[in-house]
This record gives sequence, structure tokens and C-alpha cells, in this order.
Amino acid sequence: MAPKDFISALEVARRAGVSRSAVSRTFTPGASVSAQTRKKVTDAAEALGYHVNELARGLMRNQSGIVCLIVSDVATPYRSALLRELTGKLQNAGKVAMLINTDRSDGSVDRALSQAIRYRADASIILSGLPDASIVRLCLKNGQRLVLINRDDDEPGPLKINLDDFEAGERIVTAFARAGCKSLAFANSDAGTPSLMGRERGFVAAARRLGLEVSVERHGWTGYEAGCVLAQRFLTRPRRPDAVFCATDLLACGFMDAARHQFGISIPDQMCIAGFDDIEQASWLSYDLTTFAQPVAEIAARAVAWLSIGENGNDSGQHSVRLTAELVWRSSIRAG
Amino acid sequence: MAPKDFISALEVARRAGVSRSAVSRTFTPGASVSAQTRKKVTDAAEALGYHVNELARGLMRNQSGIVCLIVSDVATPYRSALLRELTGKLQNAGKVAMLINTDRSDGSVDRALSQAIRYRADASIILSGLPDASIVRLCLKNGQRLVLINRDDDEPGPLKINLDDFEAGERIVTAFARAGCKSLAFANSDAGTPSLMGRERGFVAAARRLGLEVSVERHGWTGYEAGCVLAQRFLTRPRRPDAVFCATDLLACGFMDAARHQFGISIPDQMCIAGFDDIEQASWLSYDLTTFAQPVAEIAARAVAWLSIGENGNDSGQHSVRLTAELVWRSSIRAG
DNA sequence: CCGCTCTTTGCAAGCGTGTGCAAAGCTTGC
DNA sequence: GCAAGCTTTGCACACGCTTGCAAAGAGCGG
Repeated sequence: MAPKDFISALEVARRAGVSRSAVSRTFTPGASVSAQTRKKVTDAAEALGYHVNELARGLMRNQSGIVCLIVSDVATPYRSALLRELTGKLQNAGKVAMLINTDRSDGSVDRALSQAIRYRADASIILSGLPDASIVRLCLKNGQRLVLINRDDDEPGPLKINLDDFEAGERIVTAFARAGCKSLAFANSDAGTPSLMGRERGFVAAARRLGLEVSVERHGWTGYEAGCVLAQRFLTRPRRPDAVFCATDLLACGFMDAARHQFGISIPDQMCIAGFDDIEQASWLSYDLTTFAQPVAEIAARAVAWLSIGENGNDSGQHSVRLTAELVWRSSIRAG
Repeated sequence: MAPKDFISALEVARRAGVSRSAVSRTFTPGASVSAQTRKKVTDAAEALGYHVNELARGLMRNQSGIVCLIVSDVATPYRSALLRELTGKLQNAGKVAMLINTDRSDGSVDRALSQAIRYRADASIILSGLPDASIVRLCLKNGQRLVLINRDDDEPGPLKINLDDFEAGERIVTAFARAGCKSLAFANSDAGTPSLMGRERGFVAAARRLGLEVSVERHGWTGYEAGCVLAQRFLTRPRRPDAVFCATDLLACGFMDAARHQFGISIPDQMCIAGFDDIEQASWLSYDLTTFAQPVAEIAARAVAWLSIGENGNDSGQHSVRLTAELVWRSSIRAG
């Protein structure tokens, strides 16, 4: 029933009364065709409903135009926002995005990745927090360009995009101090991602430097429920902190909800809270969370730009980019 | 610098001391190869790091294994949840997902879609609410299988997956009535999607049937901010409703936040609220929203299953599926 | 040992495209 | 009018794979 019966360049050529090469050249940017034949070809193509077969083209050129997005926790606000930016910008750059979901913990990741290699993807962008260095090596070995976002693998070659996590941790301490907070806390997941740990280290270091009390708890995956659990831990202590930096906005949302609804704590009067990511929910009235904004648009722009310049063979340029996370002030921290 | 220098089946064949066909057959399920040669081939392939070139294979077979996901509002909780399910299940079925983002309103949609056709995608799954029927026709004309989720195009051929929106609207009225509500309201976006309108019609019809007062407002895109605006509209009226059904959980979150923080309304004491989708935020303590759950896992399962059975040529089977949205009880409606 | 059937294997013809190369056409300057 | 230079065009090969076909081998009953 499905026609699956595509028009080939040959048929277009016949109808236009030219050679097949002419057709091919018409659809190849920068090839030599006269305006006259080009017109004949495009007319015929239009009439027949011709679409270049990108599979065959990729086979010849040995580059497919496919960029592979390797991502876990797709349904998370931060990840999906990044995904939106990346796919949009890739499309504008004339590339096409292949999505690989690494949520499942069984072998499906490897299977999917090798799938990508089999499609001869030109590049991969890894948003996944999984520190699976073997993936990185496999991609590189198969000649793909690689972009790592918020990871810290040491392999040379890929473009690494990171944030100033450590400094953000430091900055928020001064904000807490200015609000008059004395007893600081860091609520982290135990995922142990370099970016999470960077925030933690910066926070702890700055607090010590200022002589402020500081304690750390780590629990679970970096989501809402973990935030609730962390609130339990901190708020059942004999001495409660009066300022909490959550490694992630999702953690912060869970923390705030548990603090308010289960412990009756008023924010920011009794306790200041800050998060990281600036997900959409951070701006919702129930949270109105002061947080660091991940520059998702810029991250995506950098990644895509690097993929494009790389095409012209010039492989120079920064292989490591550090962007700064802007602090977005809302009402979960008392004004200094 | 990038090797881009792949091992071909020929090299594997030479190393294994067999013909090129033998290696091809080894990697083609259901082909006739003796266990002995198969072993020789897989060993050689392993040693050389061989990966079948899916581009070439697709070219021969005239089917690429690519499924194209056409989606708008990728970063929205409901959409990203569906995306997670779909990509996971597609991977398990040995297919690969190509993501097309239709957020931008310029011509990039058409451009991206024709991109998909050029890659000879076997099928497309449309999650986008855009009622752009021309997309549908274009896909069908190019021999793709098609799945439409929560749309109501009339073209024959595609699998259509819908929910019982109308009945959901009816059901929630009885829930409101049981809670003693007298003055009902429906908060909708003005997107005019068939599913949204279905919920509205069911709600209004059932309210009238029960002789309950009911009014409707529509505004903006189906997101949080629109929910806030709708709350303004309803709550500045001389006579406020005491039960509001929001067409979407995001609308409901915005509505609840505005109602509480700007109008000091207590939920569910002074006003009952219900939503639709059961996004993750609906279960957060700040909302604890009674809502209809979209069976995302089942939707994805049906879609992928249909794509798989269709491969064996038997094109029979349901072309239209109606699933029911389960009502998830939480505390935003008073117990009857 | 023969003829039969069944499985395995190699050959070669494609799939739809890009592109180097040489021939052809056109322009220009003398 | 002619040579030189540039642009345009067609031919033919290559890309890596699948698969129909026929030949070769294996098993087996007589």
C-alpha cells in the first residue's frame, strides 16, 4: 500500500532533457550549472516531487548530515529546554538531529549508540550526565566530532562546554552572608557529577573562608523527591540551617515544598533558598526561586557553531569553553 | 584529523577468508549462513571494529529504519514525557528517532520535514498540535507510515491515537457536583486543538445537563502564564466560580498560583481545581492537583507496535485508537 | 555409487548519488 | 579568424551494501 516509490534523479534528468549529473549539480551548493539548466531541472523536480536521497548522498560524501544527541533524563525541565534549543539551532544549520535516550540502564545505550555509528553520524553531542568514558572513546574512534556539555572527560579532541560551577557556589555564599545568614547548608544529589561537585566545593570553600558554619547532605537522583528527602534530613536536625543552596532547581522545589508544608517554615523569612538551572518552574509564584541560569541558548549556539566551523577542515578554535551562570534574583533570598 | 575511515564489509571478508556476501548475510537477520562462517565473520568484524553502514543498507532495502518525531513545545512537561517514552520504545524496537522541532514559526518546519523525507524515514509520529494538514499529506504521499497523537485529521491511512476528552470533561463535572460545587468554570487556551475543545464540550454539556452554572474563558498558549491570566479573568468577576477545570495541568498550576498568591483563595476549601495531563508537577506538594493522567507509556507502546506490525506488510488492524484518561485523585478537590 | 533434496556460498547486478576528467561551448582580446 | 581562457556538460566510476541466481557441497535412501 505504501508507495515507497521515490523519484530518482535519473527521472528528473529525463524529463528536463539533461544529464543526470546536471540534476545532481543543481542540488549541490557551489556546483557549476548554468542558470538555464538549473531552471529546467528545478521545474522538472517540482513537477515530479523529487527529493534528494540523503542516504545515497551520505554514502558518497561520507558525511551524513546527522548529529546525534545522547541524552538522559529527557523529560527533565533543564534537559528538555536544552534539547529544544539544540534541535532548533541544528535545523537552522541544515543538520538533522538523531535522539538517543540513555535512560534505560540495560544494554540499550550501547545498542543505540552503535546504531548512531552505523548511520555514520557526523557528530555527537552528549548531554548525559553518565560518566561513561567508553562512549566518548567509541565516538571519537569512529571519526565523529564530539561536544560534551557539563562533563569533564579528559580525552583530547571534543569541544567541552562547562559552567563556572565553583564560582557560582562561591557567589551564592556572599549573597547568603549579605542576607545575614549564619548557618549554611548544601543540598546535593549523590550522582557525583563534576558540575554538582564543583558547586558544592565552591560553596563549602567560600563558607569556610568567611568563617560560616556549613554542612552538606547528598541523596538520590537530582529530582524533586530527593529535595524532599534532603529537607527531612536538614530540618530534623537539632540546629537547622538558615540558608540552603540546592544543587539543582528540582531539588530546590522539593526542598521548599517539604520545608513549607511539612515543617511550616516560611521562606525567605526563616530560611533562604537558592537553586541552579533556572528551569521554568523556578519562576512560578509558588517558588519564585533565586537561582543561577544555565545559558541554554548560548550553550546550544556554541555547540552548533563549532560543528559548522569544523566542517571546513579548520579544526582550530577553542576546545574548551567556560560560560558563566548568571544569578537571577527572586524572592527566596532576603534582600541584603 | 577525523579518521572518517570506516571498515567496509570487503575488508572484513578478506580477513575472514570468505566472500563479501557472507559477511553481509551474517549481519542480516534470517539469512542463510553456516555457524562456522558466521563465527569467522563476527570474529573478524570484532577485531577490525566493523559497523554496518546503515546508509548503504537503507539505500538497497529502500527502508531506512528511521522514525521521525515531529513535535512542538518540546520543553513542555507533557511533551517531553511522551518524547521520553517514544524514544525509549523505538530504541527497543531497533529503530532510530529523528527529532523535528516545529517550534519556530518560520519556514523551518517545512524545511525540516522535507529533510526527513530526504532521509527516507520509514514513518513519522506527529505530536505537534499544529493542525497543518499539508504536513500530513506530504508524509503520506511519500510513502511514510504515520501516527497522529491527539489530532483529528481525516486523511485515511495514519494511525490515530486519541483520548476520551469529551467523557473526561463529563466525568469531572460529576466529581465537582459531588463536592458540592454549584458554579463551574472551564479555563482553556485559545489554541483550539481538538483535544482541548473536546474537554470543553464534554464539561459544558454535562454541567448543563445537571443544571449547573458554567462559564468558559479562553486565552493564549496552553502554559503557566495563560493560567495566571485566566485566573485574573475568573476571579475579578462579581460572582466567582467555586470549581474550575483547567484544560491542561500547566494552566492549572498557573491558575492555582494566581488564585492563592494574588487572591488569597484557599484550595480546595473555597474552590476546587482539576487539570489534565498529570505532569510531574501535578504531584508536587504545592499543587497536589487532581487531574486526568495521559497514558503516555501506552500511547508510545501503541504507536511503536503499530509501526512494527506494519512492516510485515499486513496493514490490517485498528487505524484509530481511543484510550481513556484515568482520573488521579489528589487534594485539589474536596472529598465528596 | 547414483540421484535427489536441502543448505551454503560466491558472483554480479543493482540502489541513488557525487565528482574527476575530458570534451564541448562560449567569451574575449588580438 | 584564431588561440587562449573560462564555464558548462556528459561520461563513467565509486560509495558500501543486499539479494536473485546458479553452482557447489552435504546428507541420505535406495
